[in-house]
Amino acid sequence: MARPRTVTRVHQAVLAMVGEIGFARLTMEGIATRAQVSKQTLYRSWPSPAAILFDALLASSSAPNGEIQVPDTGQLANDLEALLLATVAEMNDAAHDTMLRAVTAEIQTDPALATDLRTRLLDPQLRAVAARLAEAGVQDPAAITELLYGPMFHRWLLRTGPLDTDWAQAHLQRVLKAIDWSTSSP
Amino acid sequence: MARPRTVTRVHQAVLAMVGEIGFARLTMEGIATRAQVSKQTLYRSWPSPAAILFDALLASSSAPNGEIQVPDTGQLANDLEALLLATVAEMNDAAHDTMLRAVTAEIQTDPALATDLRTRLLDPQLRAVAARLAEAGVQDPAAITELLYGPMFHRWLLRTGPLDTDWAQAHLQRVLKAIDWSTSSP
Amino acid sequence: MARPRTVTRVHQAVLAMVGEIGFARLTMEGIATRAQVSKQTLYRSWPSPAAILFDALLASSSAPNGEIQVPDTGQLANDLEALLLATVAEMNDAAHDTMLRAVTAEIQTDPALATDLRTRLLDPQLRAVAARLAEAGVQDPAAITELLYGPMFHRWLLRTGPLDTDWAQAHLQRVLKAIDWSTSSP
Amino acid sequence: MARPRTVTRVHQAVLAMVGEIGFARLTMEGIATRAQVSKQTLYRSWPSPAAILFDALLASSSAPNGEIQVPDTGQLANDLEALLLATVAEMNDAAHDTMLRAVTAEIQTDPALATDLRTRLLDPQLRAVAARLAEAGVQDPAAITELLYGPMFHRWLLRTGPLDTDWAQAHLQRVLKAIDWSTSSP
DNA sequence: GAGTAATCGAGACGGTACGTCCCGTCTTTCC
DNA sequence: GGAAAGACGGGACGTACCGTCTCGATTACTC
Repeated sequence: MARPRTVTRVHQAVLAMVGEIGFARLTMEGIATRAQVSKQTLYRSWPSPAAILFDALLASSSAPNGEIQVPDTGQLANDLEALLLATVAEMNDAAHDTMLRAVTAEIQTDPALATDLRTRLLDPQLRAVAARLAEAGVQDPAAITELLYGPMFHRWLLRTGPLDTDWAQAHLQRVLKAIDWSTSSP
Repeated sequence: MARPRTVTRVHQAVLAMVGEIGFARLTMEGIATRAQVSKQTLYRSWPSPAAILFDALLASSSAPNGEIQVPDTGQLANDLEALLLATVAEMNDAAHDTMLRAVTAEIQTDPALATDLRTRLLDPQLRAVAARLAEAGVQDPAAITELLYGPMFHRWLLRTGPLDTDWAQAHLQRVLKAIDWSTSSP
Repeated sequence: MARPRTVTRVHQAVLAMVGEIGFARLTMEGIATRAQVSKQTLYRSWPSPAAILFDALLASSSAPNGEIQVPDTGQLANDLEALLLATVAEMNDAAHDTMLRAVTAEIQTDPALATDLRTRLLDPQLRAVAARLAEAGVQDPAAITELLYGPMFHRWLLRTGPLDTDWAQAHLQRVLKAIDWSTSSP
Repeated sequence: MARPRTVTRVHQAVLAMVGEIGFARLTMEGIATRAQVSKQTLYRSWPSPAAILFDALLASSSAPNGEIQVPDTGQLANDLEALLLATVAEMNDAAHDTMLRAVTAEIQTDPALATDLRTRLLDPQLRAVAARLAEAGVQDPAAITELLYGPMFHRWLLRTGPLDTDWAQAHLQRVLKAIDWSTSSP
């Protein structure tokens, strides 16, 4: 629908602005002005600042289809640790933190965005981790994935404690204890 | 600060309105009109609709200081199951769901509200559960509490799956496996 | 210029729309949509909804060059009465009323349309009446024409009173009294 | 409703702007900006630029209730000539011309403004003239008033000819011929 | 009958204004 | 003398049209 030139300008504008003034002060009007684009053009393609931001994030991401790389060295514990530490690093990155909080808040209100986020980002990511677990012979891999990510999400979103390397490693040990193995020990 | 009569009217108004039109459409203007109170009076006591709602929730709650009752029959597994099922029921209650989501979204933006929520609601609750775990001889009770609540929060907020009794019971089993005991086995 | 097929569709659309939504809500965009014609095509041929409407009126009129038939039975008073009553009937016709008011309003702003209206509709009409008066031996026929039509226009446009048969006949009597005759009395 | 200070600023702005850019380019938005007033304040008091302009005209007029002074020297012909020439002068004044044309066009669309104009400006004016005629013994003074003003209005609004002193005097002679006197000659 | 130009529909686009909602401040009025 | 009532400047909302501008796809003349 929208011309590539238009989309590019909007994405650049919204990414720059969210860094400068924060998500809460993003407005359709402001983005239109900054992107040198008319409000109508904005509304033709996106219903809200959150939708624009999400789109911009996906487009600028290295994996626009939401795929993530789960390391697979054969050593499950090592692989999961690498995965967790990468996620922790991402959550501690100011830009990512801001944007993920904004989108998380927004999906509480906006069902369309919620669906989008789930199908295009969240589900593929969780499924990839669960697949790695299943490959290693973990029983109920989806539940273990939840056990892995849930506490991290809780700690991060509600700021109940620091999200650092030490915590992540201790957390991983607890999760590993909870695993049921299909045939042999890990 | 404000007269008791005023506070009462505002609380009633905001609780009624959040049920009727949802949190996202609460405005200071609307609350003032509904509560038959001047905008000036509202602003004198609260900075935002979220703050008013939070205040109203605390005031209307049976435990205004945020305390919760953790069952203690001596049987840890049974007690935790009761606790989890109670929380699941609460999350599945439409009114609670709406308000908790709204407040969760809001604290991503409003640091003052975030602090308030954490110190007056969240922390006391988590501490109470951790205390029960500690009493039963669980090592690192705060981490196990996180392991208990984190996945539930993740599943609920991001709607990655149904939050029902079956899930809660299976989840509890996994968490129990992750526990280190100080002296004897469970 | 434009293809006949295009012109026809535009004329039909504009005449239908002015009846349905009134002149004030005619837009180039709306006419284009209704006529299944692109905006570009519209702008190529007409500068404004008023111009389109005026064009459509002329095209649909029985006398596209603006000529009117002034009755000539030899009895001036009778002929003028017939003329006046016909005009009164026209003014009381809702469709005519709407369109004439719209065009009258528009020419206060749009000089090109004003010139068009005057040369293609108004002047020929007034000249035809003046010619009939001159033939009957009336001195200064243009002024008498003005005396005849001016009050009717005033009463109609400003709605200072009903425009009916009784008024028209009484009015005619007053105008007749004002006439100077070139040779003999009437 | 609106504060005097606000009303003053709006009136000044609209009168200045109509002189600078013409009525057709007046917008609520532009007036608000120029008057240093918010759009909401404007809309609270007036529905359209035409209504503001009309209000400003009445307020700035020497006779805010629409009354006019009809000269009364006892010599009807002289008095009417003075009246006509004054009106002609007014119509030839650029500012008056612009504003009267704008309001005349507007009332074709806006019934509320039409009523306002008629009751507050037009009717009082016509009644005053009719009263002067009645006093002089003229039969059906309202009709004669219409005969006096109608052609002038027609000539002015449709620009069918120059509106000057010569025409006005000749026109007056014709109207005087049409008068019926109740008892004695003028 | 094929080429070639004019004409068209469709609709994206930068813009301006619309009329509304709500913000947070300020003033007036009343009890 | 504290509160209701509400006017106010301001900013953003989401929509409607404006007039311009590519696009391909007909059309309809020319060779």
